[in-house]
Amino acid sequence: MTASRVLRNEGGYSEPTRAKVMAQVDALGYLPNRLATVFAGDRPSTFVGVSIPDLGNEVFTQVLEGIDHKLASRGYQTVLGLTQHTLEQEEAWIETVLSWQPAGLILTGRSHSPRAQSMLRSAGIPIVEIWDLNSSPIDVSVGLAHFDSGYEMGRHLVSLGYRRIGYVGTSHDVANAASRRLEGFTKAVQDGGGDLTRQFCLHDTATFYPGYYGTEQLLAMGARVDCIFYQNDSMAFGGMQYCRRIGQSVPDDIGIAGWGDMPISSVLDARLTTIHAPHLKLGQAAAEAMAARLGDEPVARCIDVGFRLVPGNTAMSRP
Amino acid sequence: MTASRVLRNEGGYSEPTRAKVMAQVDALGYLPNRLATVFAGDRPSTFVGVSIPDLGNEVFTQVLEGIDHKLASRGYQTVLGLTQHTLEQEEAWIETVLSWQPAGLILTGRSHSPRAQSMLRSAGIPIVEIWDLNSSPIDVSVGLAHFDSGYEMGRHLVSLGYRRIGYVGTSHDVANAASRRLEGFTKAVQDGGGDLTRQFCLHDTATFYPGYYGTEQLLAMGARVDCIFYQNDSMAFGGMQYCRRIGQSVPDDIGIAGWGDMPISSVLDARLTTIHAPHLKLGQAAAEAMAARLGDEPVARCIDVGFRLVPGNTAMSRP
DNA sequence: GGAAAATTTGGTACCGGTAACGTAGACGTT
DNA sequence: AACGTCTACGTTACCGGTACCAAATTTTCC
Repeated sequence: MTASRVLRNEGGYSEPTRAKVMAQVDALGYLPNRLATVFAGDRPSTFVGVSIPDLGNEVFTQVLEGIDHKLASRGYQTVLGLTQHTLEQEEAWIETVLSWQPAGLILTGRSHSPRAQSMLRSAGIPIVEIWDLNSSPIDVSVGLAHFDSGYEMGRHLVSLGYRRIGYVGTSHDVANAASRRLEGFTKAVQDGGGDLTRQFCLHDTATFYPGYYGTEQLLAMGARVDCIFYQNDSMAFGGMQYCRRIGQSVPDDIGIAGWGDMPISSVLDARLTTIHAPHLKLGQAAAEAMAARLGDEPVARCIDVGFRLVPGNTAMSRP
Repeated sequence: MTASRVLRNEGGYSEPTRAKVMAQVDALGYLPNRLATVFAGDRPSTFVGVSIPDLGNEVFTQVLEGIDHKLASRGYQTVLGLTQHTLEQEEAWIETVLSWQPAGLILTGRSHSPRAQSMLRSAGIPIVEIWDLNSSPIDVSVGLAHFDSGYEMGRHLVSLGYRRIGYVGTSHDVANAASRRLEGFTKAVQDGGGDLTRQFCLHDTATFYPGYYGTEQLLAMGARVDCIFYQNDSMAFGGMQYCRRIGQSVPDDIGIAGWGDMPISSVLDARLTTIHAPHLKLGQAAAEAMAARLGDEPVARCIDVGFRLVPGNTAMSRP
């Protein structure tokens, strides 16, 4: 008991005793068993479960990095879960991680299986849902309005004079944020009187090569598009490479727009037309919201980290 | 006690009892507390701590993804630790994560602080060190020979006729694998009678933009280089973009070589001269070695996943 | 039908840390 | 000297699941 007090700096012991305890700690190489502390139920654990769809997509790794930095600096550990964009895997992971008595959970996406939802609600711990802003979250939502960002990009491209517009993405899953962007984009194109042709590369992550071959497939469909919007910047870069390889000039023959404003943009000779999304900041905001909830500080239910259109010069005004 | 047996499918109970227990489980929304199980010391936990330097670097995210897939499929959870390439942060993370009684640890890199080493050795759990192959690991090493890969690239470039060679990387840290590659590369260049000029972008992660401005700095040093080797493909791409922007033709005016064979290579019009490293496979092999150790199956102490030179065409034979 | 064997079910203790409380001794006050 | 107060340190019980063992019940078999 006295040793326990010394190790927690709780006071109530004398200096000679403290020295003796510390000497034994060193001699024995003693490491406390945090399991026992949490198990005893006296204080919450320092685990935070963080689930993201995958790591192949740069956006999520940036979000995760932002989360982990902030959590680690507050003394929390990240338990990672990759859901592969499926609610089943998310549910299984939630069940497992909850059995470890985490201090809180950070989940990517706003839709969860019914059983997952009931587990989350009855867990009695802070739940932060990130990525797509949710006006009625389980607990706290941190993200940005993906629908609006898609709409803004659509309106921008239409305003530049594009009308025969293509979209290349990886998944048709109605639940995810990319689909919400596409919905907003679709609405803007329709509102502006344009045509939209969609091409999905299923069973692939949203990286360079799917952008490349997705563009090939889109153009092979015979749709004479004058502009293509991509699920993200990596795919847009892949698509731009394809366009150039077949002799199409960007933006003269074909306009290219991405989403995310990823690091690759900083070295391209053309400034990519895209939506800047503050990924790192989003992750940090999510971790701070979690830390605040864990510390019983007041937290807004919805935290909008915003986005910003980057006009760039891969989609320019048409004659 | 009977309920415990039912929940573990341990046998020794009747069907009516099983039904009654399960009914209560459903009615109460009962979730077992795995903390208690592990705490009781009866069986090992299903946590595996995984530390990597950072997530800004695509190579490590691929390794991590490979690890997490395999671990998850075996029923283990990943506890993430980002060390920011410092041994101090690694040591602090190891101490924390060990106090959670993990089943095992996977660490990136072969060097650890003295205190970290003693904690690891006395932890009595499987330790898999990945990335740079280590002939005398604490427990198990999974990786590739970074020195050799650097040497092979150096010999290749020299054999093509390059002599005034530059290197651009992010860190001068003697401990990490990139430095080992550079050592091998340096030796090969010296053996071949070439000159090597190094440029380090400190305090930055090895991504596109540091490759870009690192190249600018290297060339500003007045070193008239005919070829540049980069810490990885992302930096090489950034550097190639800089060279082209200032009107240098690749590979006619200047050769470019990367390391890693990252996804971006698949969409570039030029095939990047690089070293193919099997990142995903490395992660999977590490996770499998861990799973085997946890299941008391025999495991080799050193697992070499190999590498392969990709000649490409951004560094070509000189006249 | 009754003893032996097998099956099912329940009681107790333990894992390691800590809250709650108890106690011994030092010290001060009147 | 008697009493209260404070500090330092020790004792006990508990968290939830499970190993171990004992008890109760059912099944088997002569």
